[in-house]
Amino acid sequence: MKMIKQPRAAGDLKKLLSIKEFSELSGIEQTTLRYWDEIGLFHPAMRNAENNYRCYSHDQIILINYITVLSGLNIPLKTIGDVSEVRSPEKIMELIDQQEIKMDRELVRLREAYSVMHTLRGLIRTGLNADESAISVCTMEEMPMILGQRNVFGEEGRFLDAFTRFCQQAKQMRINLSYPVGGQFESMGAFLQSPSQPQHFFSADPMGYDHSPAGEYLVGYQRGNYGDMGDMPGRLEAYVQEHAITTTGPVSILYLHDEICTSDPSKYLAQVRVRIEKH
Amino acid sequence: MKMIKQPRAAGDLKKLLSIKEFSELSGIEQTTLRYWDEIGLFHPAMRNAENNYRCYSHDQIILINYITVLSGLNIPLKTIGDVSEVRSPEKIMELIDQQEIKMDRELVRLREAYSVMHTLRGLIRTGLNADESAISVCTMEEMPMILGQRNVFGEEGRFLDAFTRFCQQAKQMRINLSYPVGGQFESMGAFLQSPSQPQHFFSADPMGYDHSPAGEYLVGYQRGNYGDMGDMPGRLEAYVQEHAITTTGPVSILYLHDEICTSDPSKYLAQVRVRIEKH
DNA sequence: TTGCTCCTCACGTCACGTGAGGTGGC
DNA sequence: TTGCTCCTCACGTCACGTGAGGTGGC
Repeated sequence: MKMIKQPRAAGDLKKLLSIKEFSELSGIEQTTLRYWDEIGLFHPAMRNAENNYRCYSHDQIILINYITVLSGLNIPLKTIGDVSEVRSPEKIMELIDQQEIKMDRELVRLREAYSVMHTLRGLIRTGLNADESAISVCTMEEMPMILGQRNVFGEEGRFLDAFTRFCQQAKQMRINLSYPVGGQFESMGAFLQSPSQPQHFFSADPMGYDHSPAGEYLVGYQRGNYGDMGDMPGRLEAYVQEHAITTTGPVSILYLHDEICTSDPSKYLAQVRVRIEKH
Repeated sequence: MKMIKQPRAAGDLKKLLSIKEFSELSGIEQTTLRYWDEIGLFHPAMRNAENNYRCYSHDQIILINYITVLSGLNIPLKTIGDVSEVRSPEKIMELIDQQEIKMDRELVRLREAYSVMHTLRGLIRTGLNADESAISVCTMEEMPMILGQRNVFGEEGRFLDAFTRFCQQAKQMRINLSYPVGGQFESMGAFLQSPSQPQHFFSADPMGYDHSPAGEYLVGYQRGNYGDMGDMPGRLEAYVQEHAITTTGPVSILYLHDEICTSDPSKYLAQVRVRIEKH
């Protein structure tokens, strides 16, 4: 082991390196170097005959670079090893082109995750800041969404029944249900009449091709499970009469806090909104 | 097993679902449902007492949604399970905020990989299209790069020696060596005098703060290992004299094909460029 | 004896995927 | 008997990380 113990001039390149030294030179962990040796991807230049220690040469850093560049593109070590002996500019171009497809998929997935994250955070925060007891008039921004098909409620008229159908539609139409969902009633009248039977469900997808337009809205909040509007219809009706407000267009119910936020459905928090005409 | 064999009305929500049915409803693979059961993340509503089959209820789709949304943000199943019973809007906000940091890191890594990939592909393609035998005058675009410190060549003046030092510098200065590298000579004279001893090495990082400016260049190509310029100095000098060209500024040597492309160093392909004054 | 560097072997990680071998009712 | 659905158990995947137990020279 004199090879290791002797102090060495900086330019003394003919000497071999211990695994520790080579690890420091290359920036690759010792365990990783041993693993690459084991799977046959990258062997040390030689083994010390006495103690079986791994010995690396300086110029092996070149092959390390080949490996780290390609594995930095998330190409599997198996492929890197297979290509290693027969590599050519054409082959590497081909490999890169294949890899780009996988990277594109990764990027799309990551962007989707970001989008879900931001939407989720925005709605949860809105819910935390909401004054639940009050109904008020607010200026709202446009809310993008994807509307599902018109619901058909059977005799029992169960909410979960229609909702399940919406989920299945969504799967077929590739609607992303990771965004919070809501229900839409075609008018105030429809909402007051059967407040647990929206004409449509929707997903609050920020890239949705449907939307609720920007403008002046009557807004209220209601706690309770999906389809359970509690005393919201009464509160809404009273407010409208008291303030002589005329509502127009659909009533939208968006769940700001849902099963993502709490395991107790009675704590779900819905935002109810309907446009008003200037008064 | 009448539960499975009986045909069922669409709205028959009180019945339980087999693992196959629930898998189709939820879009989660059967093996995944079994795995989630095993690790205690998500159990079926009950087991059939006779045959121990898993039975799921329709409303379990709600909990599935909680799990898939969070795992879609790459949150580990362990965390999702731990948080599940105590979740609240505040807790989920916290979780999302933590996760964003990890996603940011992922995104940075992915962008880096894209950048390396595009640079690599561009240079390899340039190499494939190059006319190796000819020296010519071309209009070149600006080439961004990161220059290393000035090289000191010892008595032996070995190329690999200086290059190793550059790699170590790079590690300290967080220069990304996944991009192809090259050498720069301070002038044509310096190149002709010692064509294997560049004053600087550089990394062809497209975000580099140094650059070789756009303009008219004398360009040639040379095969051979790092530091081996073959007859390039002679060819270059001859061309300059024959065409009465005046060169100016540094000579840059960029390896278009290197160890990434081939295991045979004698096949490395370098592009040599030096600016010319209008003639 | 202590400290340091190296070795091999085995097991853990994470979220499943893939058989193998068996059951139960038509 | 065949086909279908379900079960459990065990092992494989991928690229390492983490000990455990031992060596060899100062």
